Amino acid sequence: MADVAERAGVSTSTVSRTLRGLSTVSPEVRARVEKAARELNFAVSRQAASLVTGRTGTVAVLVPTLNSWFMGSALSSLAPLLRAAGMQLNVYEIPDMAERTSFFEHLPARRNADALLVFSFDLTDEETARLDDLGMPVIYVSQHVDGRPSVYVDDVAGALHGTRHLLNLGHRRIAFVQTVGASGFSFSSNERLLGYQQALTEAGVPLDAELVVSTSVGSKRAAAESLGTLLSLREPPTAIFAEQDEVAVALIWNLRKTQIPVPDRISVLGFDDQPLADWFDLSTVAQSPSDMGREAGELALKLIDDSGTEHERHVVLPSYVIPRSTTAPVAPARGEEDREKGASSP
Amino acid sequence: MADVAERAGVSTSTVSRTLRGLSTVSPEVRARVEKAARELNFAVSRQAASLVTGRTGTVAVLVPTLNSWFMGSALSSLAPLLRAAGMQLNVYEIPDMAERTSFFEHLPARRNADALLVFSFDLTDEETARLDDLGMPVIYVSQHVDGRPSVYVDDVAGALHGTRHLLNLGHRRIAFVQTVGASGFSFSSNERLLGYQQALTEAGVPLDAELVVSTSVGSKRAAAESLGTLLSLREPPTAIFAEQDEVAVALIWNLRKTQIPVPDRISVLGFDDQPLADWFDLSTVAQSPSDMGREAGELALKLIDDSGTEHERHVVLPSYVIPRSTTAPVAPARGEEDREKGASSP
DNA sequence: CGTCCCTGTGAAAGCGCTGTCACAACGGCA
DNA sequence: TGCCGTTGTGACAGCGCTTTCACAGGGACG
Repeated sequence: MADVAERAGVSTSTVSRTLRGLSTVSPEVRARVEKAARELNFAVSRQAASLVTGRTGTVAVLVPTLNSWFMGSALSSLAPLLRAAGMQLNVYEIPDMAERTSFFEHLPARRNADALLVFSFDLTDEETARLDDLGMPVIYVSQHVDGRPSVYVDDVAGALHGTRHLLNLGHRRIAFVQTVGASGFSFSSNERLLGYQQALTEAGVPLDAELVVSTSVGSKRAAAESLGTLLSLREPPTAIFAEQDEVAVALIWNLRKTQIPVPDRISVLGFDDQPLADWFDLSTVAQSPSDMGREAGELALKLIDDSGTEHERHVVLPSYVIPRSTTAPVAPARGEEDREKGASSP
Repeated sequence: MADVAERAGVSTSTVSRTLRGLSTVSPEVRARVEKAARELNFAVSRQAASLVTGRTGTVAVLVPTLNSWFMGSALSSLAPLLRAAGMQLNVYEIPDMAERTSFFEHLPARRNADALLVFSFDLTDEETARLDDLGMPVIYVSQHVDGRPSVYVDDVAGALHGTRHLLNLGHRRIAFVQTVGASGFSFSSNERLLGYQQALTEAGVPLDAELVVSTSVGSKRAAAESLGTLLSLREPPTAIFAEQDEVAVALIWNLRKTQIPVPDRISVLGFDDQPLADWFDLSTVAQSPSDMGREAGELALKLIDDSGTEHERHVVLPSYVIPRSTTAPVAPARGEEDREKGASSP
């Protein structure tokens, strides 16, 4: 910066003022400084600037993975927004428990960012507490924490509506396939199960624990097992609500292989509306991670700007049922046909 | 840091030494300092540290998008590697040309990172030149630039092998479907076309410009148009090599809709081996972006460590043909049957 | 015509660290 | 016993900026 000052024949104070766009610089001097800066290829060192201002010009995000449709979409809308605000984006990917412990022990984000966005983690109370005295705004994304700024989709309502859709099609035996082991996402998982149960209860359909099974994501084999469990019940389901599109597609894949027609025999409903759903023409409950990323980014910028006032804002995003070709009105089950026959011939 | 020093009853110098793990600190003092630091929840400010050391402890990556299988995989292997090395990851997502120009004008990464990884861009000479005098190591990933460190998959060889696979199955009319408009990736695009052409040439099959068509990615409709062009040629292809799995799947989707059996009537080969390929049991040429991310990260760390020596390393990663169910030996075309018939009945 | 205020600029302090240098303490060796 | 090398620690300068404060130079106003 001293070089620029010399070249422009001014003091470093003036260079600093010019480069930050302060108005107290005369047009001619401004022009000279800008010219000099351009010629010298000069860029302000954020390190040095933040040392004195106390602001780092950086937003940190804590994510369980970068390799998913969900995180990709969210970050893809978050990043340009931050860039437009002159902020840098710092990514901490914490895939496993070991790294996670280490992260919360050292909190490397402390003092190295102006705000932290925590995506999709199931934080312990202790972890939340540690984030609290981090000395910077923390925003919880895709999860809600009481008393802290949060941005999330209403998973309960989403699952409620999805289940209602199936109920409205006449289904009564509706299975719910949970996903386990997707580290960082079990928050949504519980909420979705809750919505499913609420819908059944409000419709007067008794909950049947047998109809709720777990599977691990990304495995056709695991899906086959879950499917087998459901298909070998005394009273198998006529519809399956999968907590994630990927699982729904795996179920459909296995059903087709078994020649069980979807949706004629069994309806399948997913949750997420990721691209895969479109490829398989899957009925699903849509959420928009890119909206979430944008909302989270805007909230972060807001909190950074007026860190004085107490923001305790919760942004709740909607979800929508997208009916496609994998859900259909319930077909009379074989069992029922039998019973009818039996009843009409005494 | 002054607080920690006071609490531990030592000077800030000693605290600094302790926290950086230098050996010249006695065990007892070390313990005292670490305890104090823990109690005060202290984390060193990278800003201040980098101001004096000149190293930022940050690696910047320039990516065209964050919302793709490719970038997700690559960053997912890059991020933990950097974290393990105590480095932060700074992401610049440059989706469009406007942002790109702005990025290269201001080069915000200058002095704010120790190395820059440039993913999948088709840089102009001027842009490359600007990166050159950035004052930090620049590594080109998923592209190769002469004289600069690069990490990339051998797309030419991949396409060559893929095309050979089709040739070996007896296909002679092999179409190539290019992808346009995927900003930041046309580098691979050209290389893949080249490999396709090489394979045909080496097999003595004449190149036919009609068999090379373009489509835009992510659109079933666009794929349908390309397909239509190929199916309405005087001599339509018996195999289609798509530059990307996503396009290949879109082609298959349209072919199935049209009741043209794959691979019985037309073989389809993709490139990438992304998860979608597995879902559709698509034959494809596999590449590993996660390997690429890892290699790029390791190279970056190496270059940061010994910035003195001139590294001009190129890391070339392999690709493999993965035959699945969408490629099969060529079936006698209707045209040939006719001709045979015609030839045998003069 | 003198005073006051406003505008634009420079000098200098200091942000939180690191790294050099000096120095105290101690043990080994002559 | 005196000297020297070794080890551990503290004082302090300075990294590249921002920001306060002081101040010069003009107009406006009484």
